[in-house]
Amino acid sequence: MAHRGRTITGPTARPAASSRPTIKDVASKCGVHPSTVSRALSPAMSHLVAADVTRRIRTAAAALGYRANVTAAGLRTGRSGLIGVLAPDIADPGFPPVLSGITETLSAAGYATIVVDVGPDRSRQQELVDKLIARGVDGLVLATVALNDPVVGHCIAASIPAVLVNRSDAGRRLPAVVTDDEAGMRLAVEHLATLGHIRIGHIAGPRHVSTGALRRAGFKTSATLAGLPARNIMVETAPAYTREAGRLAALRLLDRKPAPSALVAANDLLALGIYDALSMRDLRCPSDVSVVGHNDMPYVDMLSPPLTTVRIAQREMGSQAAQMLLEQIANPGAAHRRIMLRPELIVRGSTARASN
Amino acid sequence: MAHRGRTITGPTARPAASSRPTIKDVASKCGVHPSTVSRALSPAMSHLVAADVTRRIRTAAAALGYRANVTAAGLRTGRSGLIGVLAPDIADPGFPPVLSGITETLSAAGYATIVVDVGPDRSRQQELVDKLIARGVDGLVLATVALNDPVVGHCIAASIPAVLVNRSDAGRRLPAVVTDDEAGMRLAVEHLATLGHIRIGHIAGPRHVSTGALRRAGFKTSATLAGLPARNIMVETAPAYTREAGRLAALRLLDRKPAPSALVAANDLLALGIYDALSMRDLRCPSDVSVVGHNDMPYVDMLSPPLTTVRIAQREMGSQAAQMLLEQIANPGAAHRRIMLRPELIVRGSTARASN
DNA sequence: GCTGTGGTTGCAATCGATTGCATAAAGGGT
DNA sequence: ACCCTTTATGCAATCGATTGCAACCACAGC
Repeated sequence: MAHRGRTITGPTARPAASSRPTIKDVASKCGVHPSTVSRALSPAMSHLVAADVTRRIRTAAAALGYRANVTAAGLRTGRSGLIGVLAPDIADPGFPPVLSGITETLSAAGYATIVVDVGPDRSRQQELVDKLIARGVDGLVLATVALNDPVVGHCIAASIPAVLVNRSDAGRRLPAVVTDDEAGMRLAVEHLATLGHIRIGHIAGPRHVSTGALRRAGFKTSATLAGLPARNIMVETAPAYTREAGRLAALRLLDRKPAPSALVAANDLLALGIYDALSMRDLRCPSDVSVVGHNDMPYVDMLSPPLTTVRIAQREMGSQAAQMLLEQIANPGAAHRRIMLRPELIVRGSTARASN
Repeated sequence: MAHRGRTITGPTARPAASSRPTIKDVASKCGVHPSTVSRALSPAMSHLVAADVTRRIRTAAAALGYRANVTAAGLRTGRSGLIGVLAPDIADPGFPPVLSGITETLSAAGYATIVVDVGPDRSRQQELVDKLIARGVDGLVLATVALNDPVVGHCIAASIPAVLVNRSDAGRRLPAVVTDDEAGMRLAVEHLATLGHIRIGHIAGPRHVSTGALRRAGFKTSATLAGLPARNIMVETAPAYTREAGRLAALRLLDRKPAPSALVAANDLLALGIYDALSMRDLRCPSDVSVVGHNDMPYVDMLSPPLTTVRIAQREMGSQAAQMLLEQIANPGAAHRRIMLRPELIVRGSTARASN
């Protein structure tokens, strides 16, 4: 380099002068100290500044198009206004409504959310939580935890506010907002029993997540209470909440002798797989086999036949969880609450009277 | 307050001592200067530090569970590692695949994404962009722009790297990744023409977005080229990409005399509305009316009948856009590229030979 | 006129990490 | 032995905003 120009003033070069005005620009334009600008612009502190000065500063800031640098403020105050959300899979149509509820509530409170897809490899979770903490998130919403998940202890050890949504942990060590999984299964089973079904199968979700375990347990209890003999209560486990896993599990149930006349899925995606299995075996729904789903994910009313399913309050689950997280942040010492939302049975065309 | 304890050292109180170790803790544990720790931990700078010192620092950092504070680093370097994404509506099942593509590519490059739902009120966009900029995002992905959208000029004025995805602007002032909307309509129309349809209707999307305008134009051109007389080429506009808007527009088309024997929707959600309209008019698909959708959103193969539709490469659209944004960030002066992805016709059960 | 009170504003340290420059060792050449 | 280069580390400023304290002014009361 022949000469270095006029960019260096102190020992450190200025990194690519951003065109964005800073608090200093506003201050010098008004002939006041930056700290006065900071106070004038902060609703909580502006009472310390003379009213006319505040007005002058506000108009100058607007004229310059000044916007406070949230990053810098966050460094000083220790709060970033960011919330991390760990999602199982954004592409799963069941999740967006929950996410909507979360972000709506949080953004109303001035928080932005960073959503991270955990993906199938659960071990990455811890690493992802650490990354989020390194970004300075003020709290976490976890929609991915397993019943005994090390990530729960990890969050507690890091003493970062966190709430669980949809799935809860076995130890109940963190606040959670969930749907009443057992009640949901009761609705489904009682509906089928009322229709005269006496051999009912359940496609259960993975055992290591609460929805899988609780819905399975709820199914068994309800079926027993409905008076079904044990050998008519059939369960097959799907290793994942996917259409394909549902199809395979459904085939196993349908091939039993005697076969069930009704199938209850732990999740609508699994119910989709049941539909696939039925058409492979040339069985018709609901005349040959009734099907009940779970979650009422978008557009299952468009299926043929329209899916009878247990609707869970997904959007509300999200906003309640967000609300709880906000309380947790405001008052870190508060006791953990646990909210259980009541599910609702939506009867459509996939269930009918038993034909046997 | 009787006495103030031992918390004050300088003129400023320490704000709630975070338990997280800082670079200083690592430095004092190793007996070196913080700057040395910074260098040892940065892959780009560690060549300046003796190998054994680097090793000592690395193990000490790991032992303490040290993680760099990204916020602080970002303040100094001017880069936050955050990308803002403006989404039309996360709950729209068409969007998650695009989002997946975006986040996957960006997170591989070390970026996190903040996704913001713009919602129906487009005027909020500018405000949301400003908020994202205030958070220090390094770039923006816009999936929401209208053909003549002030937000485009706003981004350019703020000189922030930005790319458009799915929808493009009329002036082509920003790089974009889109699907070939006209080619998609050609596939749909030619398919129907081959099946003998000579009266074809189009449910167009909103005129102010590129997908609405271009698909409409593509439909008209293709239908004309296919030899249909102008009066047999019918178009109704849906004011939004929703099932309900699709239903209403479809009813208007079905009530024309003579009625079309095939309907092409600008979007699968609109096609869902067509299904609703058909059942209201007691018409059957595909025997009475053939239907073609657009986008191939998840699970339209489960509809009755399974939807014939134009598949667009949504996931790839997202990852290409992310890739382009990364280039844009690395090299802000580079020329704007514009990528157009090729769509593909997926023939399922909603289209059949014309019966007339 | 002097002190006290209250209201405004400025000063400077701070959050945690980065980095240009300075400086201190270590090594090589003559 | 001396100087010069190379290598490794320390120093201190900096990013932009926040905030406890100090300083200042004006006015009131005695």
